[in-house]
Amino acid sequence: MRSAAAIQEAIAELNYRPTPAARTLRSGVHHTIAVVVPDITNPYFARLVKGIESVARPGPYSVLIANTDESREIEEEILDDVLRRVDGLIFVPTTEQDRDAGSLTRIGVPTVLLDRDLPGDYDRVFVDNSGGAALAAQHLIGLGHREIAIINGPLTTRPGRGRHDGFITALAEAGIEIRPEHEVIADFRETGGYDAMLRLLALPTVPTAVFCANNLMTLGALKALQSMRVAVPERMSVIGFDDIDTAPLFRSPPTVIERSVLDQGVLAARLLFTRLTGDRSMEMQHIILPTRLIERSSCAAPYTPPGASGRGAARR
Amino acid sequence: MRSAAAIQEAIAELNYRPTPAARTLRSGVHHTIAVVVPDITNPYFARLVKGIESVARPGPYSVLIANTDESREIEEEILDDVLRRVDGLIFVPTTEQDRDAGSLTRIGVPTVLLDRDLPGDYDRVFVDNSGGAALAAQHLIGLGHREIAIINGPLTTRPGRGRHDGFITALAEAGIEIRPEHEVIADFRETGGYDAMLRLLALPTVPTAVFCANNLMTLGALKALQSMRVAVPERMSVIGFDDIDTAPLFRSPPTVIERSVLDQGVLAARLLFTRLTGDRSMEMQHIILPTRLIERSSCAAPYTPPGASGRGAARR
DNA sequence: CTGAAAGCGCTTACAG
DNA sequence: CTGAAAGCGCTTACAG
Repeated sequence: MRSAAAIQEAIAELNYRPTPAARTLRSGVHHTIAVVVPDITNPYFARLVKGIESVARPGPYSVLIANTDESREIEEEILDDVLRRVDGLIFVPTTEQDRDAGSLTRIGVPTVLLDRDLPGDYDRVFVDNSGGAALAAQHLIGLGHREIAIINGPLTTRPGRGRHDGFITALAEAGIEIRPEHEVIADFRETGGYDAMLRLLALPTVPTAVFCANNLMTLGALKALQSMRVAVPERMSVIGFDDIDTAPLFRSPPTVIERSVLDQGVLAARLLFTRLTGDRSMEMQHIILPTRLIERSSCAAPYTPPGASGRGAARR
Repeated sequence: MRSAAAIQEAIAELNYRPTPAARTLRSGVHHTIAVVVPDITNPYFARLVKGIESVARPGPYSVLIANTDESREIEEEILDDVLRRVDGLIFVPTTEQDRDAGSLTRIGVPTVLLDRDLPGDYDRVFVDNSGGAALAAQHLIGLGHREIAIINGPLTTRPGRGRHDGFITALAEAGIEIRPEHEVIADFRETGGYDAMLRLLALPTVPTAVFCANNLMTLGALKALQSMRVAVPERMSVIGFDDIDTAPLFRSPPTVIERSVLDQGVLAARLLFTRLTGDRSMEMQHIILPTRLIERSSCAAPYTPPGASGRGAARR
């Protein structure tokens, strides 16, 4: 007869671990959660992942990370595969469009939506998009800008809509109506921001300030301005959403709307684990994190041509 | 009697997929590979992952990404878990130290080593570290520098050793012997680069040029120089290993040694799949990718004090 | 070539 | 409380 201690010893000695596939097949439990994001190359999503891992790693769950590359098609493939291999999902969808017969609804796995939204009954962790965008608008207005543009992502995403709404509303409250051509919809990518800025610079009425609705588009816009030799902030003020970690080293360190990305990941992970280990019928949570302004030096008063008086250079 | 076509139709209609756990238990095949990296937040590793996914995604393999956070302890936990769930591994180890009774040797899974080395019989995809470091040294020497420092990562890693050797050898070939205090060993992280640069600036003989052995340490060094108000490149030339994607926007856009990161990921993935689908007894491959110099504006001739003649400001 | 049976390694519900 | 047996959903080796 072997004692329990002796068995433990043998387990340790042989480094025995139950075969995951067998455990799963029998018990239906995977001991794994998935994190599905649109672009692991975007520092914002990379940090989100880090926040999630910081709470999942000490626990009994493995974290499986997957990358949809902002493609609905790849996303569908990944979900179809991954949802059969995990107990829970933390998910940043690419878009809210074309979402009918997806795997997500077909395969019922507890899911926390992060950053972007989807119709349905999910836990959610978002950021105060409209509040942040309003902060950006107010900052530019306070500096004296009136011809203000926004480079945004698709309005089919929650961040796109929220940042649009907050921005436009804040402008309206200051009595400013945005020109339609000053609202450019891009794709949340660097090249999108680059092209959008080029479009704005080619307009008859060039704006004196631009709000870029995410980190990558801010970089693209800044690169476009640099290649066109438009001085920031002298000739163009730029404010971005999401901080950029190399910003202090920039020629014109960008002023940005910041959120605590790590916190967002941590909260999403905690929410998921609460759901997994606790009462699944508990009412869905909806967490919204605050934003704040980090002032650097990419924003200034609008350019006044020598000898001119009045508000801006670009009035008709 | 049902036709094969009818069965296919039913499969499609019900979206039937074999349960992964059952397939794996029976066949021993996971249809999954793992990518284990030290820091998903480092753009270099994030891009590596992207390269790997670009070849794995179209194939019948899922990609499981895991993050060791440069910790041997976490790494061991992850490997112990992950190696039982995958058919192959692409692995960037944190260190070559303390590697005795690891899971990697105990659980025999085909493995491709990426960027960093480990003793043992593995496929490998590396970069020409010593060649790249020599390029950096030659660039600085050509500019007239003689008091040249290096901020390196641990010499227990292959990149650390290779970059050290290439750099020191190239200096020696030019008749330059590096001062011991000009060789600082940090940790490949941004804070490490920051602190190392501060140390160099506090030396009796401050170097006129520094080679930073990876992207994060280059950023740290640049931030330290900025906070100490040391002008780059006027008072200090800086050259980095690995490109930085926001570099064009910097006040002093850094000159760097670049490698094709995407290629490195792609090649590693191809190597692994060749191994998985083909002959496992095939001789281990060892691929070394080239580097090249990207000249921007963080390097210049050493500072000459007004009225002085000769080679550098910092000679004894 | 086709179809029924065995068995992958666990966990758990059940009989003793 | 303990121990033997059933069975999770597949794949594959085997009998017909």
